[in-house]
Order: sequence, then structure tokens, then C-alpha cells
Amino acid sequence: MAVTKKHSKKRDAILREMLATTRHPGAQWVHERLKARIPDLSLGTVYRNIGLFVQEGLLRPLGVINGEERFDAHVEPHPHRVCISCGRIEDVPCPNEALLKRLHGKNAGGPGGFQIDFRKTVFYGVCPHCSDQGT
Amino acid sequence: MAVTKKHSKKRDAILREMLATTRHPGAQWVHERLKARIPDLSLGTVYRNIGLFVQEGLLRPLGVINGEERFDAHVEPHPHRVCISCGRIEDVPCPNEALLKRLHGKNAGGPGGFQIDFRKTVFYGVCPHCSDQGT
DNA sequence: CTCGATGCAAAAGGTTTGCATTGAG
DNA sequence: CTCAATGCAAACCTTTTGCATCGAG
Repeated sequence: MAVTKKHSKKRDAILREMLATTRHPGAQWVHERLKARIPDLSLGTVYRNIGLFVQEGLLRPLGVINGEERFDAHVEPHPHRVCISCGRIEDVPCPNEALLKRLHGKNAGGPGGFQIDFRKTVFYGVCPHCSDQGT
Repeated sequence: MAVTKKHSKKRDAILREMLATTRHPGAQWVHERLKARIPDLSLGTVYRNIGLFVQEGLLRPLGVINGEERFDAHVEPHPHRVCISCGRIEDVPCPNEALLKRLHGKNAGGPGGFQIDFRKTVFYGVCPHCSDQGT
């Protein structure tokens, strides 16, 4: 069942903006981006709605990069790569798919009683753009 | 070459405290823990020294859990499991070791020009203590 | 004595929250 | 009309920083 009760243009705009990009945006980026079209959109509303989307499973939190939580609208579990220079996040195309699948089992976390719900794999490195800059 | 220039009792205490625990502590925990022994230890000093230790490679930042950055004094790369209920972090004992190794290569991140420096794998779930609580 | 290390408090960000107002059904 | 959604601003928390003081070499 949905957490959301009523319909709202701003809520729609926030979700659509996040679905339409591959940037794995944070709240601030979404807000700044939408302000152009919706000048009276408040940052608080962006945060509140992102929170709801996450609860509904429409968005997946990726983790904090440079102090800001980032989100992915493509909710099927998959690894990411993060540029430690500029914070860019990309989906990892086809990362040893078979191997990763074998790591997905309930017991992948090893013994000790943890009930593993999900896994996150992140590769950290420098993206092409940043390595061109000579850092 | 070392980042640190001078010797200090407080700095030593901070590092020793973090090396002596398997909790993967955050700055606040270290500070609170040491205050008992060193009443005039300031939180700023804990943050500053942790920052130095990370630069020196003595500590590895694990990521933000519940809004707080956590650190590991065991710097050889290895996966972790995190309790999404209480924030407990544990090393993962022996997680399909062979498989994980095969994911370590420079190209593990897939094509696209990223120069992969390191990888983080985290399993999220509920620890035994929290699942006993019924949550 | 010199310069790095520290305490203290203010500042900086990102995120959350309380409350009055707006708007969807 | 009713209650969810929003704007606004204050509150929160963790982390950083500026500056005067302290302490190691």
C-alpha cells in the first residue's frame, strides 16, 4: 500500500525529474533543477517527498557522497561506481554479472546470525573527465 | 612521509582506542569513550586526528551510517555487514572469498574509462540482537 | 624558543521539523 | 469542508574552522 495519500503536481515533478536522469541526484540538485520551472518549490518539500518515495520503494538511497545522500531511481539492485574527485555516480554496466549473482544469497553475509536484506557494491575511482584534468 | 609532525598523548590515545575495538567507531563514540580517561579531550581534536589517520592510511572510512561516518582500523580491504536497525558494523568473516577476489581487478568497474581505485561491499540486514527484540 | 597540537566556540552544510497556509478530493 | 501537501524558518547533528593557548622537541 502506498504511503502517499493525495496527488500533487510538485510531488510528480520531483519524481519525474529523478526518474529522467542518470545522475543519481541528491535532494539539493533536484531542488535547484526544478526551481527554474517551479519557483516556489521549497527544499523541505523535496526532502519530504524523496523520503516518501524511498519508503514506497520508488527510489533507492545510494549512500552519502561528499556529505550528500544520493538516490537511484533504478531500483533493481546493481553496483555503482563513484568518482572520488567530482562525486559523479554511474551504474556499472555489466560487472561480472554471474559472480555478483552468486553473492546475492541470504547467507552471503557469512555466519553469525545476520539476516541479510540487501547488498551494496560500490567501486571508487576517477572518472574520465576528472583524470583528463590531471587532478 | 607522515602527515603528523609531533607526538601527543591524546593523539596516541585516540588511535589506540580505535585499534582496540571491533566496533568500527565514529568520532563521537571515540570522544565519549575517552572523556572518562581524558576529561579535557575535545571533539574537534578527535575529528582532526581521525582525519590525519585516514590520510596516513592507518584508518579507513567505511561510510556514513545513521548520519555518522564510521571507521575501520583494519585497513586491508574486506566487506562489512551493517545492522539497519542499530547501526552495528561487523567484518564479514569469510564471504565467498574466491569470488570477491575475482571482482577486485582494475577493470572490475566495467568499461567506460573509470580508473577503479578500490571497492566497498556492504551487506545490510538485521543483527541477532535486534531481531531478538522483535523490532 | 618555535611551531605543531589542542580547547573552545562559532560556523558550515545537509536534513528534519513545527506551524500556519494552501490545495486536492 | 477536511486533511494532506507545502513554504518558511528554526532546529538538529555531524563535521569543520579560526584563534588564542598549551606543549613537545
